[in-house]
Amino acid sequence: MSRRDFHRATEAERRHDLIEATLDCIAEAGLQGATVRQIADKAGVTAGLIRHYFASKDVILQEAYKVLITRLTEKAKNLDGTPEQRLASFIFVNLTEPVANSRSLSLWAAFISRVSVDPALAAIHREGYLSFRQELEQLLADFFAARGVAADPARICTLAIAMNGILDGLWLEGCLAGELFGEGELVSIAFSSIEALIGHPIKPPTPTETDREYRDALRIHHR
Amino acid sequence: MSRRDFHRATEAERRHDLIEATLDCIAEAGLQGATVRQIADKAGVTAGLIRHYFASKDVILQEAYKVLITRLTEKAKNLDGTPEQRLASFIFVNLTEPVANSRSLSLWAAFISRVSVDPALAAIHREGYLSFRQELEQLLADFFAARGVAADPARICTLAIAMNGILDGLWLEGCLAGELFGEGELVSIAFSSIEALIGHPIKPPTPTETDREYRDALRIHHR
DNA sequence: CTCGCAGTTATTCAAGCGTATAACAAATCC
DNA sequence: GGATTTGTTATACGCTTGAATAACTGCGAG
Repeated sequence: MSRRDFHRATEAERRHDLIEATLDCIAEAGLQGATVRQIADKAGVTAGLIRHYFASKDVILQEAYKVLITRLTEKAKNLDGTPEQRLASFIFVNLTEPVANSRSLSLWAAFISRVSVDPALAAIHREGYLSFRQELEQLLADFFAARGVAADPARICTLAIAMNGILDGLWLEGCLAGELFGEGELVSIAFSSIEALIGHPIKPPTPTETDREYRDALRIHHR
Repeated sequence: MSRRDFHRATEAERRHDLIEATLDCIAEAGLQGATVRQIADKAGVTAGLIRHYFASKDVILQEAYKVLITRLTEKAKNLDGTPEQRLASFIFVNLTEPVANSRSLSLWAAFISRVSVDPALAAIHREGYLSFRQELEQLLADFFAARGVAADPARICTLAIAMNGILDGLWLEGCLAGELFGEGELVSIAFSSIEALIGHPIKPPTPTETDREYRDALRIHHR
């Protein structure tokens, strides 16, 4: 029994590593598999260190949830292009890698199942959800404005909720049954559904040269 | 310390009570709150009895998941009316009580988060999912047949997946943010999205006299 | 250069977990 | 109407959990 290597790290590094380890544990074995010992083991430290950086196990779970939400939504923020392009990119980004995959779903479901139980997680969820929807509302408002269409805020709100629902459902379906149909198919379905919803056609986003994934998606879509 | 009342029950009753208690525990405190002691307490028996009816705690969870899936899907089966009415009812039933509420979502998320971890739950999930989609495919096939439209099986399969996704997402949205918009709004959004998806209008289902909930939904929808 | 101190490891603790088993109560059988 | 079987309670066991604490390590201040 030799003593574990003693390695000092900065606070930022440690917290990051521990949170990543937490997410890994949850993805691999569910919330029940994310014990302080498993997390510490995956992060290459001993269990006691977790309590040195996080007041309790609940706190590290909350931090991990924040990181997950950020990761799932950051790609859909700061899009550029015309309002139409941004809206199209928003749809695309949310239904393709790295947002849409089975690991994301596992993590998301694990936390969602505790949102109704743990008030702290519920607050984090609420914040992330409202922020995401607000982003979507802005996109829609810009889209309508660019088309010279009158944009009733209440209607935009409803549309955002509905569009959010459609994206969630297709994202879910893609994560769950991803092998049953290509990513491009999902994106295509999303476009036609959402076009019907808002009553306007949306041009697909202009692919960049390096966006191989997008071309793959289109290829699957059109085959 | 007096001994707990000794009350004999039939096997069907006991199993039912224990499974209901399990679902209650999960809904109230998450999967982590569904311990054998909590379940037994909620069912009004002692912990040992659970192992008399179920080989292990995993088994009672599996049985509870089966019951949940059945409850969430049975309302959408054996619909009657014309193919168009059945399809419309299918949409409606899946987006209103008792299928769409926050308790359903809590339970669903709890189990989904373990589907990727527990092979037994994965098998149950797969069966329920495929059965649900097959039901939907049949509805779509009948719908197209009644309209005299050529129904390519592969296309129907894709449509069923997409429609399933849209329904899932709106169901999710309704469960999560149900207070933010009326049920009728959700149903209305579902109709317009799905009509766009399949390229045909769908008449809303004919309400029965006793279907107060439906009238409420429509009222909210048209306000 | 050494000494204090913050970061890390190792160990310990009480509580709760799933499970096993023994004791008990009420039907059922002969 | 006693013996037997079966549903139920009660207790115990071994293990894991989150948390607390003690021991150790190495860097930086003085």
